[in-house]
Amino acid sequence: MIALCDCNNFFVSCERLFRPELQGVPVVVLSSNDGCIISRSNEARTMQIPMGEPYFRIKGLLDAKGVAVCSGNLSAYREISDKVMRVLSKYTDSLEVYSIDEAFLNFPAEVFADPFEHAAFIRKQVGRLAGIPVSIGVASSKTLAKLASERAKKSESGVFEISAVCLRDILMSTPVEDIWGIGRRSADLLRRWGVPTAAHFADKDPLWIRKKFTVRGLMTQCELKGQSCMPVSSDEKRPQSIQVSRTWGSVIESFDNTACAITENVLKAGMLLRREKLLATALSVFIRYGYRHYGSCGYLSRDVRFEEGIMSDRELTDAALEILRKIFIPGYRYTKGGVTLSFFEDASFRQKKLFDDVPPERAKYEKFSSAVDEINRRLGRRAVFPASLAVKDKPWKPHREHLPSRP
DNA sequence: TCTGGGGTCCTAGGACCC
DNA sequence: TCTGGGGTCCTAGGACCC
Repeated sequence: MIALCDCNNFFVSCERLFRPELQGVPVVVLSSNDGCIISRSNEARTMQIPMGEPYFRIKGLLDAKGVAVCSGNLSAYREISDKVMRVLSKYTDSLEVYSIDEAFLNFPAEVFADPFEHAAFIRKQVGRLAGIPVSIGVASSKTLAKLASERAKKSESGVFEISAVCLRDILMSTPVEDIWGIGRRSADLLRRWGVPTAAHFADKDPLWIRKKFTVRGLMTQCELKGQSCMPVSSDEKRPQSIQVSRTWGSVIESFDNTACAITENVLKAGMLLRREKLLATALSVFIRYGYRHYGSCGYLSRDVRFEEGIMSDRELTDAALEILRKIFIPGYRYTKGGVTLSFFEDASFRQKKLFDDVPPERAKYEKFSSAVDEINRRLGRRAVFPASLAVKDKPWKPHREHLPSRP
């Protein structure tokens, strides 16, 4: 059996851990730049506050109804997430961390005679040791475990198991759009083709499914029938890409400010890259002008590839700013920018070139970046940073108006 | 004035090879 | 009326996930 453990209203639950006075009152958490709503407490849900709603549009209503508003603090939530995952790892032979607030757990039949009881026990332990309420769904495949966890959320016990006996009923009462892996696009098509429920989907000709929804659709179909096609894997896969981007706090028109904003993104990406012990052989930079949902908007971007992987802040920043100089058009009103690193190599098995034309400074830059990482790790991030960013006015800094006031 | 940020995987089609 | 067969690699775009 496979269990899916899902943290309830995760970001709100984290805020309540930091500020117990938020317990029992309606709470929402906002995305970066206080842009839109990304987590709601149950009380806020019942007030019909939609997920993803732009904050500026609903601010009046939130104020009127006395909803507590929090600017999101993702790094803090990540720490809580790590704690939850550490607790979960104690109760399974294989834990797959699927997202910041979800994990799949393997429940081998020979070890856990009663999966429901085991899940209920785990749920209690996470609450006790990490302070986060969770829901757990148990079934024979990941796709079914996802469905089970949705039912668990609505159940008294917080745990739900899909057994062979109740499988058919569950599929019949599940709309296609609620299936994990079926998004809005596919759901619309399926409904038009007379496939309104998970049961209909499971009964369709596999060749038809394959043709319309690729191998992924086929896997989903198998999983709905109870056959596991996506095993729980605790192997930590190395990332395919690392992206750091931000919508800026205000419009930027000068090249210098744009360069500063992009440099901040590069430094963050570089730190993540080195933490994964990787080298990047590709880097891309993009900047957006205008607003996405307001007036006209567009992106300027470009990639660069490197002969050999790089990882130092110096080399990454040089490459990014060189791109920026090429794509930047004066006179535009820029609102967002970011950087993506990709095509990674393993830093611990660096491929040497036949003719060694490595920049002589490279080793020095890399040692320097590692030292900066270490200092910032010990003293808190931003203990050391480039002097170019030591400016008073940072118009690119995202807004965060709803942080708790500190004593 | 205004709507986040970060990922993965799959396929089709083009370019190229013998 | 009529022009083979088999392969690789890369990219852009779509769809999906949290």
